[in-house]
Amino acid sequence: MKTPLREKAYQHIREKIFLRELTAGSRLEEVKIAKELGVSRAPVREALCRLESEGILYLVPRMGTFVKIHNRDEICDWWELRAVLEGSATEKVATQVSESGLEGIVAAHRKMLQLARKIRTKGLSDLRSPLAKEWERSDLGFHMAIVRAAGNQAMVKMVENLHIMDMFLDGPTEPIRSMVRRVCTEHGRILRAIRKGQPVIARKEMVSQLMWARQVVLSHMQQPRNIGFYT
Amino acid sequence: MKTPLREKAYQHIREKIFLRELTAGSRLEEVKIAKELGVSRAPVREALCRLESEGILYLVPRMGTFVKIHNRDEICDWWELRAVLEGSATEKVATQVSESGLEGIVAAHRKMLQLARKIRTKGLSDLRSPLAKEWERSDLGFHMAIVRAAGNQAMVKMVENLHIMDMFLDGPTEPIRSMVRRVCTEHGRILRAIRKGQPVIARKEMVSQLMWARQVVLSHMQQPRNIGFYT
DNA sequence: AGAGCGCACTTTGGATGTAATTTTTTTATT
DNA sequence: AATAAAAAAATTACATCCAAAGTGCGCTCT
Repeated sequence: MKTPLREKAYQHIREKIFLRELTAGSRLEEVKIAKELGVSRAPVREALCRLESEGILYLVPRMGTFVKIHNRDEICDWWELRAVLEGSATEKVATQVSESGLEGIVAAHRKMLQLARKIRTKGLSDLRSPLAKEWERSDLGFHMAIVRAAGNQAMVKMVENLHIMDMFLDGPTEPIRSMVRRVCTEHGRILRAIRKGQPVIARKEMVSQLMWARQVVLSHMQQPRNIGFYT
Repeated sequence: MKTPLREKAYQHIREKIFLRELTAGSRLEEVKIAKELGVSRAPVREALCRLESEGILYLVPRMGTFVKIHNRDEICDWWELRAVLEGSATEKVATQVSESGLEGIVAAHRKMLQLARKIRTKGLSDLRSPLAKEWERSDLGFHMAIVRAAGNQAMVKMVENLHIMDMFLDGPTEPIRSMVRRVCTEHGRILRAIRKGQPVIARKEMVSQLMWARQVVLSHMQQPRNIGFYT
């Protein structure tokens, strides 16, 4: 293996958060993580620094590092940002539809529809089943395809980060049938507007979809246990 | 001193880049920085990790860390992002003008005008004189005031980062008299539109100002020495 | 018995040491 | 003299070690 240990530690911690082994507010002990990986504390500390600057962890100087607790307001802000960024990307794509870009969007859309069909026939037993996760991924995939097509690398990164933050949240993304249905039709509308070259409509559709999603997420959120400090 | 050493190291390196002691492509040696600060290498490394994840440095394993080289495209993307984010913030502020928010904007605007007057009388001898730096800061201050007034913390952070990236670039921000003048009038227009509650106009003014600034910056940029690897 | 003080333990922050890899210098050969 | 190989020097990545701050437990004193 040539990858640096700090990278492994970084991935390891992220994975633990993603798998809910570490949840919002949990304390991370350097030694424990180091032992889990069979390494020393040095690379772990470097990973922690990175994760802090990414806003995933929260570091209290002589007290420890914790998984950051995100309150309603922050999550609200993120969704608004998504609306601003993805809305703008959608508008841009609709004004200057490049062949290759459109291809990616269409492919992502098709993939999503396939998955939706599968869900419709098989049903969706568990909210955190692999199928649900796959659905989440393909939904985000469609959005990313649009942002990528807009051709702004920096924006791609930003939106990716926003998506990741969402995925870390305690799964409020209930992919109930009706939601799958609605997302499909709305994505269809967005795609159509892009194809027809209707920037204003395309943006509006994208923004309204995200605003709706925000509502769903926020309403499914347990009330914020406000622990004061490290939020 | 209660602030952690890694924090000092972080600030130290940032300052060195800002002051052009370290320019794009420079290599950073842990030991050297550690000695400069009279500390050991550990906190320096942690600072380097953070700076890498912020996109300011570039880290090649086993080879060293370098100040990231940004090409035309990236800088183009950043300015576009600023236009998207700050444009949207401006529109939002213009639709829902809060008293306290407006106050901050007006204050920032006044401060900028004062500085402009000073520059007009005193002249601007050097492009990287303290006065020029102050001007740059106050210009960005106006923009930040608007973004803050929009009330999205996450957006504030993002835009701050974008501003910082600009400040790190090799000073193309020639604050010539005519530019100062133009910025003042355009900021005035933006402020007026916000006051009058004209969201669409406010956004348009903001976007056009940023697009103009982008042109200026890009035209004053030396052609990209493409060093291949670590860009 | 309850509150206050103090000591031991845990954990982080920082320093130093070691191994491995890259770069540079030196030397030998064509 | 130029090039290539090899050894030496430098630098990173990681491990270990020490110090200091914080936590908790128990003891004492009121």
